[in-house]
Amino acid sequence: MNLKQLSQLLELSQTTISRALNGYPEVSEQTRLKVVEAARKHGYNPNSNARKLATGRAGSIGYVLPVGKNVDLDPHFVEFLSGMGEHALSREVDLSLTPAPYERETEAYRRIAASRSVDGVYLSSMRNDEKRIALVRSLKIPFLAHGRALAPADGYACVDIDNEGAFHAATQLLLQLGHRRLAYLNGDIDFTFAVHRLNGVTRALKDYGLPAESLQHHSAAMNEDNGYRLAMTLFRDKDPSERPTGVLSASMFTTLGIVRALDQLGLRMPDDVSIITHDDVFPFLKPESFSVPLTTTRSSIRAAGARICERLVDIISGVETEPVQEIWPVDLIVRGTTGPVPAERKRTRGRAAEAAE
Amino acid sequence: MNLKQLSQLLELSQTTISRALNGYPEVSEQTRLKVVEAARKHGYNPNSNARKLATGRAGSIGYVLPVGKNVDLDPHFVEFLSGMGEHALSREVDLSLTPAPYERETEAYRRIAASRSVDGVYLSSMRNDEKRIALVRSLKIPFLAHGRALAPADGYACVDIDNEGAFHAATQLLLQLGHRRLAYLNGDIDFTFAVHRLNGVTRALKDYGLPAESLQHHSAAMNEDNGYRLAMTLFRDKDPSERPTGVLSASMFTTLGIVRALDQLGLRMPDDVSIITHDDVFPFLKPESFSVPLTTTRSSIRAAGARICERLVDIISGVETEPVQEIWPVDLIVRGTTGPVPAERKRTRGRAAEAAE
DNA sequence: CCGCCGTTCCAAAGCGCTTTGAAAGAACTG
DNA sequence: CAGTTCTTTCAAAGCGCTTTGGAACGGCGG
Repeated sequence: MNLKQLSQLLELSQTTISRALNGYPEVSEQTRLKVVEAARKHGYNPNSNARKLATGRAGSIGYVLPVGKNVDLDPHFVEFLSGMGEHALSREVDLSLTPAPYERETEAYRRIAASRSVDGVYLSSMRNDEKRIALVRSLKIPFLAHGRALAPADGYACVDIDNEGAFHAATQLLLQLGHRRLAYLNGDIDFTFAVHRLNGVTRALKDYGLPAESLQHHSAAMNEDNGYRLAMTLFRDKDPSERPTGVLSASMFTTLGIVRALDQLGLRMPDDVSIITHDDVFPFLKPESFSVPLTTTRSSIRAAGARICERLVDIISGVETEPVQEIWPVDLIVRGTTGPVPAERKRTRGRAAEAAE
Repeated sequence: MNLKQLSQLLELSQTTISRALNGYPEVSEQTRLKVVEAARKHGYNPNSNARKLATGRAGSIGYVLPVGKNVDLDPHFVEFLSGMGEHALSREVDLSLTPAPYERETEAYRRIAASRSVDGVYLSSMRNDEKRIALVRSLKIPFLAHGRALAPADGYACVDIDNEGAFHAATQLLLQLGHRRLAYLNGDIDFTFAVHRLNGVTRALKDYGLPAESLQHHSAAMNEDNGYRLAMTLFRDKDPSERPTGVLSASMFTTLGIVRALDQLGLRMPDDVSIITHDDVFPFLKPESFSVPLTTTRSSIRAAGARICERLVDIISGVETEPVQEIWPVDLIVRGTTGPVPAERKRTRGRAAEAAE
């Protein structure tokens, strides 16, 4: 059933039908009702490709999906997608994923731009050497970034969380609790979020007048394996006086590994080690679901997905004109993995310090 | 730059250009080269909407994404997507996600069909009361199912893993190791995979002449929470002679919770309890990444994604005509969480049995 | 009764591509 | 050299919708 057939059926012109269905005012309410009714009854749906061609609008937002043999999509992506989906539903847009290996990303964006298959794209996993912003801008694709580039904000639209503030607050809490030897198991430092977070940590240290060496920083993909491996190098066969007492972790998966290592080494939280983890809110693995409930910095990635969809639709439709940089605050939620620095060590160091004086 | 402009530039007809670029034989190799070269140089890409309208093909495969406030997308979906993406890339198709709440799923498929926005769809998370197969068939949308319906295979194409065989083998192993009191923490039994798996377990019990009561079966969403909660009800405050010695778990997240519960109760694997878990192969959480490496039934969901994309493209293009039901075998991989049934209990029961005789 | 205006509808011209059917030219064949 | 075939190119007709620029109609004031 297409427009022509329906128009013949109703003995009206295609124009009128089209207008009636799309809510234009030049149609009497009476005929509109008749048309809508008939369309529903005969199951008429405009052919989306024809409509796209005629209007120039695609009715969908795009994402270049990184693929490759060794590319692991972040599991949080599924949550992000849920969030986008929820909002996309209410605005009647689809999500279009264009797979592309990292090396051929540029090509993918060019194709998207030339073929006009989507109305706008969102960018995520921003890197330090981010080239996509300039690219999509030059291609004139409306876009919205999830996260920020490192370079000073030259007026692109984005939604990001306050990674620096979050890790500053987390570090500050550890310092307030008396911890002085800290470790940070960061994500891949090629990504800006990892840089921002590290900045937050170092700034807090500086606030306390502590030297950079008081932090052991490791950067790696955020999975269980790396958490375990790095925690092992930090704690195994280490004298209590040299191992960290406070650990910051970039993701729950990393922490899963850290906890396994600590268990294995017989170290307890928070008695021997305090841990603060960033939590993107992942319903399959919650911070409460640990032997000791995790103290976390928390920000829902699902909510970010919904918001990004909302704003991107606004950007596309021209409702949002100024490129605003929206930075969300992050909650610091204290649960069981944070506590005062181990007493004996404090005393030991106290004595040593006194003796030195 | 569109076709018309390019044709004027080259002083060739639009027909020739179109044919040259699409590899039709009616164009001399010489002009083809010239055309391809010029297209590349001027960055010409056919407008995808116009092409879709003209050909009737969308160049993308669709999926109705379940959304809703309380709908948690399976985290494995991201792996599945990676797999699809990898293959989609090589076939130059996009993935189109149409979000829809469960109650309005039917409507979403109707819209997809009427608007011809995708060439085919894949269905996943098959339910016992599956209506989608009949629906998409009546809508004449080419489709491929990931998983099977319960009803006898009435000739639809699918890719599934041998869930029954996998859990039969897993159960058999536990039985061979002497376990007689088993528990199965299953996924939501509304889904067919959960039914198939349960069938595998009960069949193995029957093979051994054991009564149905020897299995404690629980069905719930496969997350950490439920794993912990259910394991607690199974093991806490239970006499060793009545609690299960062998546990089957439907997912790694569930097992995460089981392990936490066992740890907390001071029960050891495999000395007190043997566990076999199904592993979809999730790079962020591996079976080796547990305090005791998990014995698992394993099947890569990423590989399934790639295969489904491959076959769906074949189905759409008419290469695959017969609706084949492709069932993949599942590996049973023994690691550290399986061992013989605890000796004392065996003896106890042995004595009791002897006494009874 | 005529001219004017607002309402309601329509014919036709795109949107940018693919594809059909035909024509022009080149290359054989007898 | 005419007749036939093959190769290469093209003009034009869609694909199914939106949208522009009128046209037809009825109600109104003069």
